[in-house]
Amino acid sequence: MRYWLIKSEPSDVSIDSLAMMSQQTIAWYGIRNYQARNFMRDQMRVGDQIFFYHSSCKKPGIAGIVEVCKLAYPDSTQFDSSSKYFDPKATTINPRWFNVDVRFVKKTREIGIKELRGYPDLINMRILQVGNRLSITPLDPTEWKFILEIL
DNA sequence: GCCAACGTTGGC
DNA sequence: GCCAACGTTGGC
Repeated sequence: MRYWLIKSEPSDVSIDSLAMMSQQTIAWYGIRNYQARNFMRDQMRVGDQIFFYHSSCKKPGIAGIVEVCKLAYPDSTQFDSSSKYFDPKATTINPRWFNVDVRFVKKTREIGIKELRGYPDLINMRILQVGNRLSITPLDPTEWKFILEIL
């Protein structure tokens, strides 16, 4: 079992909008960064636990918990020429992008980035490093545990 | 809206 | 394979 943090712009998908979706589940499509893709494709397993982070918004920070509910499979939007995620170099034989499905687990209190930065235990979190833009990052089990305890 | 940091692209 | 230019991310 691994732990992760995924970012989402709440104007796109928020923890509340995920909770209202059918099955409270969404395909985590549109990831177009190789490192993030590799995390999903090669390392995420059903049951992995994920902090859901709101980015590019009024109050950036952790807002909930979700979990992997389906292993990675080709991201269908790469084949859809009307999608903004369309990739002309991707083929069904040789897909380039993958996504897992994630399911709502629960809302948490909002832990803002400023608060996160205040904990020495979290100093190595990828999300807190200067210039970090990865939308999917692994979380140390100790980091996961620490955050659970301050919820 | 600014801007630093980063990933990707493409000419050479 | 280098690297400048460009586009994007995301906190502030």
